[in-house]
Amino acid sequence: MKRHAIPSQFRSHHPHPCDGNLPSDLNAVLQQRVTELAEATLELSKGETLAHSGMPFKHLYLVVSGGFKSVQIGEDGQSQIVSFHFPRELMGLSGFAQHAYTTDLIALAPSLVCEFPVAAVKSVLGADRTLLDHFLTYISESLARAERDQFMLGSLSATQKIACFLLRLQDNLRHAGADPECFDLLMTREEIGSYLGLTMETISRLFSQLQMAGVARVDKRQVRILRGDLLQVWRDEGVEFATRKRKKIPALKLA
Amino acid sequence: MKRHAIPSQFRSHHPHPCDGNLPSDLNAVLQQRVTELAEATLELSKGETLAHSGMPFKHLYLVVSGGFKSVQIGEDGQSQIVSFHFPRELMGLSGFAQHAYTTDLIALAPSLVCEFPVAAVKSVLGADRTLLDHFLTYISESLARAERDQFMLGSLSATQKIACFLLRLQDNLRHAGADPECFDLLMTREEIGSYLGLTMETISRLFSQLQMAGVARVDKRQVRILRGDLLQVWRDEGVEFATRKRKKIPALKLA
DNA sequence: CGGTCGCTTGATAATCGTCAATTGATGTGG
DNA sequence: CCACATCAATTGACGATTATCAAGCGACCG
Repeated sequence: MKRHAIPSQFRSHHPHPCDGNLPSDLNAVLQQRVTELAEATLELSKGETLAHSGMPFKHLYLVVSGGFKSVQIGEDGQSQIVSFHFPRELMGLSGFAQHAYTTDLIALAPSLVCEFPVAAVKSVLGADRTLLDHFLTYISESLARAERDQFMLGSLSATQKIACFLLRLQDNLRHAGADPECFDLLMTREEIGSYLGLTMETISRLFSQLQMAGVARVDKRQVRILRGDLLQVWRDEGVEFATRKRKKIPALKLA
Repeated sequence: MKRHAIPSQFRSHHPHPCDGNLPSDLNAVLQQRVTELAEATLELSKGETLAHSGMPFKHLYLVVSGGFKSVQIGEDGQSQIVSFHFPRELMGLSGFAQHAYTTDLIALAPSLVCEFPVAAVKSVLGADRTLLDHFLTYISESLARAERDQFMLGSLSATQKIACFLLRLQDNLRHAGADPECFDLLMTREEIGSYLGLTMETISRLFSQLQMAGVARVDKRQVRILRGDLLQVWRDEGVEFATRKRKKIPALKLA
């Protein structure tokens, strides 16, 4: 992990490493105010850990490029990915409560982040009413996302989960101005499975099934969505999860 | 739903309906400042809806007595409970983002809440640095809780889920100064199932199993925890989910 | 008193996890 | 440069976990 300090006299000048990389609602007029806070940029290589669960909560991080997984550790050592973070997203927001990070933040690929000292963030939030408003919006949005994830984990079938997952990736890409039909996954099947509450094998089978159904082409990490409309059907209504040939004889009732 | 307005000249005087009912970190010196904001108290009977998903986000609510479920609605009308809210908890925090509630908030029992206008809350957060700090702590705590829920939904077995659920209820009761060994559930089996990503029948069987194992006594909604230590074992290591008599013959390997 | 609701329990089956074997890609050291 | 190991992914066979369907029961309510 390479650290590049940003001299303070440089912080209000352009160009700045965070330019154009703020969450949707923190951009525009607020951008300059926020970039003034950036203390450093960090360069991580794939697999490096930016924050460790339980360690003192000193910084918030803005993803500039690359991607991260946020890993929750259970009482007995199991772990699950609870979210992925892509460019223009803030990481570490759940750390305010216990003054400690609640998850590990690990780079999925070579990545760049901006580092914001918590104290400075709090300070500027107290001083700038508009920024506070946008910050509340952002953290609230994170909460809403977690609620949707809970719904996904608890109420959807395997086929609905991947459809949901892929559709959200597409939304992300659209917001980033990238091609939502054709993209690269930054994560392994196992990581997707961890996030969706499924196993690696199930994810693999689901990708095969998506391909057989003509919904998408998947080659290694390269994904091309062919039928977004069908994907929505998969998400909203679900389809049969194909393992072996079905034997379905609905059994007749007795009088 | 009965509304009781609080005259503003009364807001800074004692006694106040919200006294002693603020989230752990919003109490002490902050209590007065916060109670000054309370616009009204609302009295709900069981089953009444305090906030509707998608409706304009105007108020935050503090639970004074009773309890609530927060219900997430899926694309196609399914629904899942994503959290329960008990006295001293704030509800509605996920509404800042879209200026709309993201879930339905429904009373599990006759309940009392304090109503805080969002605009007034924002305003006082901008003015009072300490309060802002505690508010961030609280919303961050909500986010951390949602992450733990995701872990529970995605990584635990049915037996681990109930153990986890009951242990959290106990923690809640301890914080409220109530008896953590003996309490009443405010929710039905179906509601617990919805929250844990299981069915009503599974919850019922799990309660029966808890009783047979001597871990707890469950009679309708009355629960008495007999062996908190075993409950932790259930949560951390899990136990076999008993349906019919097990047939387990681990099969030997071939050379 | 009939009806609905919450709950329990049993029988059966679908979904998805586990285990195993295989392949291709990547990387490493002799 | 070629074994050699490692890792991500695919696919099959099998079975456990948990959902679904069904029946019954007590409690409460109009």
